[in-house]
Amino acid sequence: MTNVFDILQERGFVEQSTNMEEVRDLLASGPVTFYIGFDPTADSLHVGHFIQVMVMMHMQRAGHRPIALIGGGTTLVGDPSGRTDMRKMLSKEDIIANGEKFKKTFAKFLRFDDEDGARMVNNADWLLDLNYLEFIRDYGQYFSVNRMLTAECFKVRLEKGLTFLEFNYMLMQSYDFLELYRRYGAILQMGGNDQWSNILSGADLIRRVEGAEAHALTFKLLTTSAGKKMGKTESGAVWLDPAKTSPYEFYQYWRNIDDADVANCLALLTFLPMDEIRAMTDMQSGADINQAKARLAYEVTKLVHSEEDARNAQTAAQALFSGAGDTANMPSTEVNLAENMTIIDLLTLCGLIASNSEGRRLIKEGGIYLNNERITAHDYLLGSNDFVDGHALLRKGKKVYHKAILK
RNA sequence: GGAGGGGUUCCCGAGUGGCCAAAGGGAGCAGACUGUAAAUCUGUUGGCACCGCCUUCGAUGGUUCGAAUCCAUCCCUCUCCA
Repeated sequence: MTNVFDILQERGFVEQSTNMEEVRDLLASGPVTFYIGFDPTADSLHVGHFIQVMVMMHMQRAGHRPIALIGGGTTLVGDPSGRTDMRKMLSKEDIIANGEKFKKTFAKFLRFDDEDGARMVNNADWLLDLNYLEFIRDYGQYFSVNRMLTAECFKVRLEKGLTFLEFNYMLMQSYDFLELYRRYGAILQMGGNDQWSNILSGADLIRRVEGAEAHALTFKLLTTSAGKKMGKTESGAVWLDPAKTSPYEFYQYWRNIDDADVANCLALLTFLPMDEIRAMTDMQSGADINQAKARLAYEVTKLVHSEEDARNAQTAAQALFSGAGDTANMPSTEVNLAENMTIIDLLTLCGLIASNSEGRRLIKEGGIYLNNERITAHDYLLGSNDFVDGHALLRKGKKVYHKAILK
């Protein structure tokens, strides 16, 4: 069987490790208990988290034991890594509620049932009860402020300002690693490359306190070929929760990504064999890369949502972009046809525009279509003849479709 | 605690009493071209009952016919000193 380390490396996940060779050998020698932490700062996981989930799935498939750590405690502090200013402080209630949502999502991707399955833990369970004096006496002595200050994750913040609260984040995360080592024998922590300093610091702590060897392995962040963070849209992040990002929008996000990012995304976000991915994306011909995007969108949607959702999104997209056809799976809104309802009112009801001004602007620019006819008057009045078979097809620009259904 | 710098529209950043809904850039959106891609070009980007009106330049008060611009107090932030 192929070493999962090689799989991860081949697919382009791996960024840094405490020791590539040792970690590779470790993973080859038997089941390894490892963990990845997720801070519940929002009420849903997003695609940036998903790449970490993919890693856990690869690892579990290879027989290793994942621990998904929910940072109910660390979120109270707030990770300063990669941020130019302090995070908004979240209330305890929100953090707990977010953590519950995370749990449900993890359950979709990992096997938690049996003895050797994955575990889900919450660091609030041990961090909340720490006694300040005891903690700094027992563990504070192992942290050198001098060294912490040289850590990359604090560099930016040393220029803009860093509070003592956030400075402690590294200690909390290090203690997590130690705790999981003690409780479950976790000897490997994985995470996004922005977590490198935090992870390293935890491995150090285990070495100093327990005299044991612990390892770190970090992964590339999901970025575009231009180096920008992926998974952002005009309306915010691309969420895994279908209530926040519908499967159709989710599908469309991947369908529309840049040519340059397709191969990378296929490798990181799907389980398709690498040979197949290379065959799909190595070709010079233009049409094939477009096909690869369709495949990417389908596969990722299937993984994150379901095969049915993926099929529906695909059917809806094909219908829309290859001319009129089946509109059954398009995003839709039920509306009442009111007296004197203008096109702008309808766009607002369907959530396609944020203000009337925006609607007026779009119409002026020729970006609004009703039943595939360009609308030119912002005071266009809707009549029942605009609703064919009880629905009207709205389009904003080239790609945003919406169906208004009469109640 | 002391001295000095700064807080401007989504972001960066100009603007030091009327010509400012506020230059320029980035990002977004739309149009053209395309492959539901990129690049490029064009337009656009506070709100509304849109040739007019209303709200915005950290907060609250004040001066003035008139303030993002001046004054006072407060909050936040950076640098140096302690």
